[in-house]
Order: sequence, then structure tokens, then C-alpha cells
Amino acid sequence: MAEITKSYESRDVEKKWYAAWQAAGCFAGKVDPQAQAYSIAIPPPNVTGVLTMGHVLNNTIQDILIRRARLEGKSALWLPGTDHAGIATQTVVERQLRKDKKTRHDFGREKFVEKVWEWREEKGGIILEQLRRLGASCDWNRTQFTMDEHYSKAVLEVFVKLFERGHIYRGKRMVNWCPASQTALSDEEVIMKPVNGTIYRVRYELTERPGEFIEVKTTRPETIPGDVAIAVHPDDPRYTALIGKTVWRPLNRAAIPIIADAAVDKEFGSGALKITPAHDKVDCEVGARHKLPIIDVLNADGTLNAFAGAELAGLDRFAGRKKAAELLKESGALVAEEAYANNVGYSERADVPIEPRLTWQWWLRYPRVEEAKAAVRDRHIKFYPERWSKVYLHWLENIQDWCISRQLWWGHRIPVWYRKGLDKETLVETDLRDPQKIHISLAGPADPENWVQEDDVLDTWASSWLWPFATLGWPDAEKMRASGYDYFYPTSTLVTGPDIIFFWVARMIMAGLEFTHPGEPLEKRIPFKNVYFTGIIRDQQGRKMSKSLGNSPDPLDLINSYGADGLRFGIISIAPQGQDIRFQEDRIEGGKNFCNKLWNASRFRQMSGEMADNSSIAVIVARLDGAKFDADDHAILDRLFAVTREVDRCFAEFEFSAAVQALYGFFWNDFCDWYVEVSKSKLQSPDTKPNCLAIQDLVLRQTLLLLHPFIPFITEELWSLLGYGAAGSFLMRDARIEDASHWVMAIGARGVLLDQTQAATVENVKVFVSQARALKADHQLASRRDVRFFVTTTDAAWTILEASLGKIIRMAGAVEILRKVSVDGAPAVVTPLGTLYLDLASTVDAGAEKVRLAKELEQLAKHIAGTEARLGNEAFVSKAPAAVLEGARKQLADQRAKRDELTRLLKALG
RNA sequence: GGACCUUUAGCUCAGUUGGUUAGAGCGUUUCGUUGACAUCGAAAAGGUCACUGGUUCGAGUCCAGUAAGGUCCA
Repeated sequence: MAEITKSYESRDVEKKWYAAWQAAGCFAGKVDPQAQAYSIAIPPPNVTGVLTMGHVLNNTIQDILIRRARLEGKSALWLPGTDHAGIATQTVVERQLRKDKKTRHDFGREKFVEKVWEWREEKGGIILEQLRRLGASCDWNRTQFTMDEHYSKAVLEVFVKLFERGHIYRGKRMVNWCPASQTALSDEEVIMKPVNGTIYRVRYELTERPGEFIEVKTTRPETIPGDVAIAVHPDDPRYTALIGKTVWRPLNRAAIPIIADAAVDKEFGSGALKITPAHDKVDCEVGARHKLPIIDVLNADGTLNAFAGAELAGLDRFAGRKKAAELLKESGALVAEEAYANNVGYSERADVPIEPRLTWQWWLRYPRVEEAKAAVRDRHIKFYPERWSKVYLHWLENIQDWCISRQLWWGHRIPVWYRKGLDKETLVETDLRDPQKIHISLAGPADPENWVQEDDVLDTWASSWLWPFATLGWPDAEKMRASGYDYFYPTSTLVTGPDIIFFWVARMIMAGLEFTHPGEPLEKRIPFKNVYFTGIIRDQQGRKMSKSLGNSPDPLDLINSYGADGLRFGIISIAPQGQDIRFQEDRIEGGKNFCNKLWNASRFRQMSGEMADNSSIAVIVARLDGAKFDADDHAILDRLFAVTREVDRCFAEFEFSAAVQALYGFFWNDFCDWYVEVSKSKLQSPDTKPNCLAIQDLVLRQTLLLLHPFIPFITEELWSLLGYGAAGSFLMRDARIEDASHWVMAIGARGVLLDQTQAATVENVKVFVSQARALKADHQLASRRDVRFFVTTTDAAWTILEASLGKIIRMAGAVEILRKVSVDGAPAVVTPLGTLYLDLASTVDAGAEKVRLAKELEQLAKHIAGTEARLGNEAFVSKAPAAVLEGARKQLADQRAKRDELTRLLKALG
């Protein structure tokens, strides 16, 4: 067997095992009727994406779940893929074209889409390669892309079906228009941002009474040429007399009416509102109520058009705003400019202010809204943390129709054809149902020469909402059979960020309910049973990590410095369930250090004695010798089973950081700092050595199993180096994790019964050793190994000490520890196992020693007072549970005994 | 305006149903390379659990309110 080197070098190990796992097909998700299915569909990263810390956290958690499921004997599938990300990808390619001074229009639709595919072949999906570095055990043979032929068919079929079922309609409505990418956006893609801008007070002159004005406030003077009325509240006495009169529009001068509408806020500004139906949602509604014309003064790209008037036409909207203000000033219409803070909607992708714009779009009335609510409310789908279900339900309560069309070229082109020569502007709802005018199908019309296809594509989310089942072959029966749709759907767990709860999670639930397993119960149609929401990773200042801020470390750099396992362990250890995470690189370093600790403890085992057959639990257990068990042996196995149970609990409740912390504490403190140290005595005696090594083998084996989901590479390597697996087998694929009760039974069958009482004595021995060390340190002897201690104690306590004396002497750095009836004048410390004296009477500074003891006595007195007060309280004694009461009494007795001993020591010093 | 989250050691955070003297990592101080590991070991210092009230024999934990910071929705 290969020798374990002095330090763990992650790089080669990671490369070696990842290649080996892949070559052996360890990641393949297979239908196995004998085993329970466990499946996860990856949240498909954008095809343009590169790995961020958010991805690291998210995908590490998924890998943890998948690997744990494998160890539990489940048949696990982690399905990977990427999202075509309409706007993002189109923007990337357009930016590239711009370098050659070209636009997509220079190529035309077909050629441009070809270019995007070329880009994707060449540069897309880098992130999937990066996930491999992280150790992600995805079934790469199943990698999917939302624009794959099969997937596209699913998307278009869903469109056709939803249209047939009456959920889809075409309508001219106010949409969120992004002038940068020149497409409509859904409400979810608009981010409200507070903006410090200017509000303009503008006066409109009454046509019939020159010199009299009505004043309005607006943040958008450039849209004044689009004003078609001034509205006032019908109950506003200031304006009652003016309703029905007209005013002069101050830009692109024309007479417009003063109308009354209850939507006007009397308290805002002067109480009068300019009505610009083309550029504001409320105005549009007011305009419709009053049958006012619509004057659109903006082009699709956000520049002003001819309707804005000669002076403004051609200007960008922001330049136009300035110019409009100047023109108003010149004409005397501008009363004042005031600083003004308001919320402005920005395009999520392009980060420019959106324009409300009246356009024809395709809309979806969501299906299965009530069922989607019930699924989460009734816990068929469980959210972790649970509180996000409230956010989810609130959104569904107030759900609005979804604008699913996008004016892009990269995406799923909507499968709608219009009869040639038809005026799309005049189509009404009934025309959509007229096959002479509109053709809607997957295959397209039989006589394509007579038809023109819809230019728009679908919103990217209108493809990704099918992800959990379209990736399993839906709706193609043959593909569904081949990919195990019936076996793996519903998927087990979705791991994602709460920021896409509306974009994606809610929509997937509705899609799953609508399209999968028709007619069957809800539990079979939901797309996943659990949803785990990760926190957001922030920098030290608490800001979101983002490319533009440059505050996000490159995960690949971190992998190079700390290893993939170190990164995984570190990130999980700082990611409590549902809380945002403040990134600290030193925690990643801590992950690396832990790996090194694990490595070296294994190395110690290898150096301590011949490796015996470790290939199964049975053969290791067979080497245990119950007769040779001492308190430490009982204690370490007791702790091992406790941590096994704790990790079980953590997985059941999705508490990964708690699991990692429990394992860290167990392995570092209980095993390395104590058991390995006491082993050094036990290993010197041929009598205790074999049993001690067998226990180490058991502990290491179980620790590797428990840790594997978190740190897969190093555990696989050590599993192999310590001989736990048969040749050609893998921890990740072939090993099975045993629960604590299985262990208790296994060692019980060997005649070893865990003795809790003995195990408990170890805690006192630890305190004893610790206090002995502290006593040395107090007297500047910490580094000496030749100190003599005396102890005065009871027979019972001495029995415990005597049983471990060799180990204690070694651990405390003593030459000997002698029991005495009484000791005078030596520095002492009161431990749970008796009073411990340092044999240095001659050199003791009695004064300092008295100060030290007095301080301790003082603190103890406070505790005693507190305990006495509690026990003296009649209410406490009569109402507290017996166990608590008994505990308090025992505590008081111990505290008093210690006080008496300290008092005696103090007196002895004079 | 509505909803939710956070506030515990110098820093970042744990703290499960209320019950001994509130924990961890990092940082700090002192000591240490005795053959697993200096990516380490030992010892130590460090907290009015944001504030105010309430419930309770007992509150970091439950309830109400206040303040500060943050997120989402409108």
C-alpha cells in the first residue's frame, strides 16, 4: 500500500479521481427498481456564465445531497445543463460583432442565429467544465441545453397546448420595454431603483384665458409632446370650473382638454396631472377611459421621434429631457426645477431605465395557480427555510399575466403563422381562433408560402420552467422511457437562490402540475419535493458579489490555493440555512487545514502499525477485543455514534453547516486532540495495541463516509490508501453508509457493549489533564516534561485516575503523579477528580498563589450564591422538573465542596 | 405603505422543544518543533446576548414595542 505523504497535495489527487470516476461511469443515473430514486435537476446556468461563488455554494450543496444519496444506497441522478439565456447571450454576441462595426441586422436573422450557435460551440458552457473542477458528480452524458432540438420541441408544444387550452392570448398592452435590448420584459425582469433626479414644474396656459395657467409636476418633460390631456380629480374644488376647458400643450403646441378622473392624486403637486397615454401605465388607463388619442413620441431605441417635434426629434431620451427643459424655460412654461427622489424601473439585464410602451405581445394566463398554492401550503413541496413559502404564496395571490414574447432573435421562435397580407395591428381575439387567418402548431402550416411566421421568440423562462421534466425526455414517450422519467420524476430536491423564486421556482411548479402525469394526484405532478434556498454570498462589507464591483474571488483561484475540498468544506461551514453569507477567505483556508488534519491523522494510523484487512466493517469489528476496552475506547465510539446520528439529523433537516461543524469538532477535538494522543500510550503496549488500531480503523472509516459528500476527493484517496475498498471499487459508488444503530449492533455482536459510565469519566480526565497543564503554565513550566504532581482525592476518583495514569502523565507532561493524604504549601488546583498539586514548594510565590486562589474563590462564590438562591426559591423547588432540581442540588454540592477545598488551600498558604 | 430577515467575544457566526458557569473558527497574548500534522500543539484573555416592557420558579431562547442595518413586494 502506498505511503501517505507528509502533507496533502490536492491537485493531483483531484485530477486523478475525477478522471477515474468518470471513466468508471460512477455519475450515471440508472433506473434501479430495487433502489429508491434520488434526483436533482441542476439550475441550468446561463450558457454565457462563468463560475461564481454563488455557483460554488449552490452546486456544492447539490453534490453533497447526491453523493450522500449514493452512500445511502439510493439510485442518484444529477442532471446537468445550460440555459440559452436569450438576452444575455444575444448581447454577448452582438457586442462581439460591434468590434467589427457590425450589428445583427447586417447579417439578418438566420445568419445571426448561426453566429450565436457558433459562439456557443466555441465559448459556451465553460461553467460546466468549471463544475467538474469543483467535483460535481453530474451525469454529464445527459447534459442538456434549452435550445436542443428535443427541448425546443417541448417548449413549442407547451405553447401550442396552452394556446389550445385558452391560456395564451395576444394583446396590445403597456409593457416594460428595454430600449437597450429593444424587447419587452416581464415584470419580474424589472428592478426598481431609487434615483435622485429632478422634477419639473410646468405650467400649461388656458387657451380661453391667456395669462392663466394650470401647473403640473413631471419628471419626464421630454414626453410633453405626447400629452393629450390634463387630468384633475372630479372632487377637487380648485379645478371644478376648468373641467372641459382646454390648455396649450407647451411643447409641440396644441390645445388639449382638461378632464376629470378619480385616479388623480389631489395631494400630489398642484393636483393636476398631465396625461401621456403612450408613456405611462396609469395615463394609458386614464386615456382609455376618456377615449383619448395616443401619441408615442419615442422610438424603440429610446430616441425621440417626429411626434416629439422638430427640436427634439432624433435626440436620445435623456438628452431630450434636457433639451425639453431648456425649451420650456425659454417659453416661460417652466416654473421651477426641484430635486426629486423616486423609484425608477431598470432592465435587469441591460441596467437601463425601462420605458412603459404600448405594444402587441403574447401573454400567458398562468395555469394551475390554485394547485400551485396548495402544493406548497399543504407541504407536498417543502421549502427550506420554510418562511419563503410565504413570499411564494403572496406572489401567487397577486399574480399577473406573463408577457412571454420577446423581440429577440436568439430563442424559441413562437410557433404562430399569420396569413400573408394580414394586418397584424388589427387582429382581435376571435381572429386568433380563425384558422384562415392564424396558424398555430408545432409543425407549421402545410403551405408555408402563404404564411409569415411570428418574429418574436419566447421569454427564456418560458423554456426553463419546463426544466425538471423536459430534461427527462418529456413529451417524447420513447425518450421518457430511456431517461427514466417515471422513475426520477418528481425530482427530490431543488437547490436554488430565493432571488428566482418567482422567475423560476413558482413557474416550474405550475408547469409541472399542468403538464406531467395528467389526471394523477398532485404528489405525482409536482416537479420536486423539497426546495432548498441558499443564502446570497456577500463580501466583507456585506455587498452582493458582482462582476461589476469586482469583489468576487475567482473560485478557480481558490481551488488552486486550497483545493476543491478545502473550498467546499469552507463554503459550507459558513453557510447556515437560509442566511446570507459574508465571505471570508480564512474560512476556506480552514477547510484546507481540515483536509490536512484528516490526511495526517490517517498518516498517523498508517505509521502506527501494520494495516490489517480493512475491506469491510465485519473484518474490522472482528479485530476488536472487548476485554481491552478502556474508558477512552468507550468514549470515542460513543462520540462516533453521536456524530453519526447528528449528521443524519442534519441531512434530514438540510442543515449542512451544522453537519460540517459537528464533524469538524468530532474529528479534530475528540479524535485527534484526545483519542490519537491517548493512543500513543496504548500503542506502546502489545497488549492494547491491536484493539486500539482496530478502533482507529473504525473511526477513520466512518469519518470518511460521513465526510465524503462534503470533501469527495481526499476521502476517496484515503479510502483507497487505508484499504477500505476492494481493488477497482470506489467509495463514492460502492460504499454504503451505516447508521449508528447498525454500528452498535455490529460491535455488540462482537461482545462489546458501549459503557456510558466509563465514557463519561473521560470528560473528567480531560479536565484533570487540562488543569494540570494550566497549573504548569501558571508557573512558567508549560514546556517542561519532568514535572511531579501530587493529588489528594477520594478512592473512587483515584480509581479513575489510576486506570488512565500512564496516559495522563504523558498528556500532562509529568514525570509522575503521586497520591498523597495531604500536601502543604504547594500550588494547587481543584479538579473534579481531586486536588492537584504541583511539586515545587520551594519556588512558589505564596503571594501570587494566594491572589490566584482568591480570584477563583470569588468567582465560585457568585455561582454558589446564584444556585443557593434558586434552590431557596420555594416556587422553583415546587415547580421545576425533578431532573432540573436534582441537577441543581448536585451542582450546589460540587460547588460547595470545591469552595471548601479552595478555602483550605488558601489557609494553608498562610 | 406591506411582508420578511438580522442585531450574541475584536471579526465572521453557532446556540434544536425556555433549565448547570452562553460556544466555535479566525484574530490577540504567552509557551512549545517530544517521530501524524507549525496547514500543528498547549494555556490564556475576551460577552450587560441591540434596547424597553411582559409571560415564567427560571428568558440569548417565548410575547409586545422601540432603534439600527438589510431583502423582497407595492
